[in-house]
Amino acid sequence: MSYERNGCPIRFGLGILGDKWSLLIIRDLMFKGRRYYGEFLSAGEGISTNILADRLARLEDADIIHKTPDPAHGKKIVYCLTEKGLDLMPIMFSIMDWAEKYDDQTEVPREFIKELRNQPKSLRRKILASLK
Amino acid sequence: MSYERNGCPIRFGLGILGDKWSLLIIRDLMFKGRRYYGEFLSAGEGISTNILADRLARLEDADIIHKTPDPAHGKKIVYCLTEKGLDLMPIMFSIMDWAEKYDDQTEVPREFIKELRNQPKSLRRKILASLK
DNA sequence: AGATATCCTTGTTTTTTGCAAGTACGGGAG
DNA sequence: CTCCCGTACTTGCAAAAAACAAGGATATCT
Repeated sequence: MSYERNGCPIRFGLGILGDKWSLLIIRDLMFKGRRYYGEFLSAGEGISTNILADRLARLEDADIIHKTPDPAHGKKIVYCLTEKGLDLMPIMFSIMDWAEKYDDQTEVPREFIKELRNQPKSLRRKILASLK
Repeated sequence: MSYERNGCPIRFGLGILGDKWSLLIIRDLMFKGRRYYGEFLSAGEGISTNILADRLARLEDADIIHKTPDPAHGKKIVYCLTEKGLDLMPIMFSIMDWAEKYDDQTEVPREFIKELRNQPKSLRRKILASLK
């Protein structure tokens, strides 16, 4: 599905947010410190290699992520979130907030949720710092 | 895809948030005042009848929406968001906030975005009131 | 020089989605 | 009372997407 612009903000976000594999990739980049193709592949979610390659390409096309060759490994590629991608953080925070309320088996640390709710800007700065 | 619980909040939300048709149905219920099967069908998004029926069933199974027969029309069914579904509002607000920044063709009124950013609780109350 | 790692691509199968037609039933019109 | 329309779907089939398994190109390591 291509990005169809008809002015609706929810529909605008669908190409990324309405796709489970894209959400998981963004999660891994944003919160799990995963940056390489192999790390996404072995994240335990069961994604197929052709789908992973496809989603990475789409996210790059949408300027959500950016890829660069790893200087230390000529064959490796490092993926990172762009500013547009990092600006998805409030959405991810909201999802975590909602899930903490409705998932009785959630494993997010209480301190994380507390900070997420009370000081989201501070939490955001910490996460941004850890991604540098 | 069934709801697989492994403690991750993003993954927990995937069955709903990682599905474009579910997001659009929630949007229509939450912000567009659409409550009937026929209204979702003719929202202009191109959904097929079997997919709409399937997604409504899934959202009901997940306790996101609730359906009741329309007292005024014996054959009509009214769909509405449950408390769990209404609690998705901050997520939808975040998506709109993000889209307003990155969609140069967004049609969300400026006043809506302003209130969304400055007084989300007030906006939430207004929307809840309009859904009663 | 050969083996391994890395990031994919390719071909095929399976699953999901979209399309078109049809169904069951309640209510309204005549 | 009967017929027709509206409503919410279901069904069968075709098309598209996803999943599976194997393989390829290339850089790095031993």
